[in-house]
Amino acid sequence: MTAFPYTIHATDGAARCGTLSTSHGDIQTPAFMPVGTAATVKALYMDQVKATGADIILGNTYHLMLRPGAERVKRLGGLHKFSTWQGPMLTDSGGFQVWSLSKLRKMTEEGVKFRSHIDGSEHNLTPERSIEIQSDLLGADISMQLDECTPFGCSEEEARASMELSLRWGARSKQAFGTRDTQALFGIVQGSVFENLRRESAERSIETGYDGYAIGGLAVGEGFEVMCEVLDYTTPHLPTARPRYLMGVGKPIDLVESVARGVDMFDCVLPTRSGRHGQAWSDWGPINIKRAEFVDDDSPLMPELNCPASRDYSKAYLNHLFRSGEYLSAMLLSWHNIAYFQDLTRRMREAIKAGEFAAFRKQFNERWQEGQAQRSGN
RNA sequence: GGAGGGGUGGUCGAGUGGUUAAAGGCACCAGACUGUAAAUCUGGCCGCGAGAGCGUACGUUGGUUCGAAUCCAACCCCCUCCA
Repeated sequence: MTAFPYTIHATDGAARCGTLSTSHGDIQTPAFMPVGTAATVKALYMDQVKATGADIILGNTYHLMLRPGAERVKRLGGLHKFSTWQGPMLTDSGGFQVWSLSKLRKMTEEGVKFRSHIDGSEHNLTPERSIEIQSDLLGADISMQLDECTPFGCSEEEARASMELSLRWGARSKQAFGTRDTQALFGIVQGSVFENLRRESAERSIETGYDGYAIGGLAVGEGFEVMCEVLDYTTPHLPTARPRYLMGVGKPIDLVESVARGVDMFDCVLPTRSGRHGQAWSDWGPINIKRAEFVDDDSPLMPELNCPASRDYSKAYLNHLFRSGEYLSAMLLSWHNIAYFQDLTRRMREAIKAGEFAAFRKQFNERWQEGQAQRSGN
């Protein structure tokens, strides 16, 4: 008996619409999870995040273990209370930092030794410690197995070795996690861009048995087409009854095309990071709000969106804020972006329920390409 | 009236004979960002040209020199102090 029931309400092709029930609330899928690395979705209040329609957010083992420290978060009542986010919370295991901080870490069979990017101090992260931090100390609803995010461009041999390590770390993570009533553990499928490896990783992860299955090691440089191909031959090997989570993805088009291939959950820093960097997302792609064309543009980003940032502020004002280096620029653009991503998943859920996902996907692709053509024409 | 300092590309500001179409910052024009070492990074930024290159440029005019933003003279303007 798994901790979290996953009910699928409708399917349309490979696309699925469902509800994952946790003790902190339900998650409607397809779901986009805003990233709250350091116990904050950067530049947003938790109330705002909630109001955009986000059901669940992320936290990060690596960052929180360094600061303020996992034991301290535990003493302060756990990550939910600490951050005031009362909905479901998923934590990443630190596996992504194995990749992104590759210069600051040393890998062994036992685990990863990191040098803190903050003060250079040394920290050990093993599968067991990662689970202890995520599940026991932070109190995540969904914990991720420790894995290695395999770098893109490696040989099949290297990809296999990396995958095998992740599988062993997964089994140890599962062992450490045990069985829990109100918390879940997700495994992570690796295998880079090799079909046989992806399948084997999926099959062996299923043998270990998880509450959900993530696809890792994508959007690390392989490109959109290759990512779609990998999904084409990976999701069919994942259990239909459990949620599939594509880690770290992505742009709106990536979300739509991944849902079309059977993915249920996403997380990405893009809406908040690019929001801080002056970019607003839409069906037509990114809008660089700092562009000169907006200095006199009195229209809002998306009046149809039920989000003040998208609806009540003119592009001219957002342009002014960004150019002036005002904090509010990052806040409003992040707010809009999160709201837009939530609205996108909502539209996908409704399209799947209505059996109209194919039409939605077609229209979305047309808009996206239209936007691309327009930008390259500039 | 006297003494001193200064005028450099949109702007602030280096540069005091050639390697200077002229550092750097800002502004401006664009681009990137995908399980967050990122409120960050990259490119462009006198004109024409795809380019080699050509033209123009350091207050103005003239001079010295093979060569001047840099040296000299006169003029114009600005600032500080003293009367």
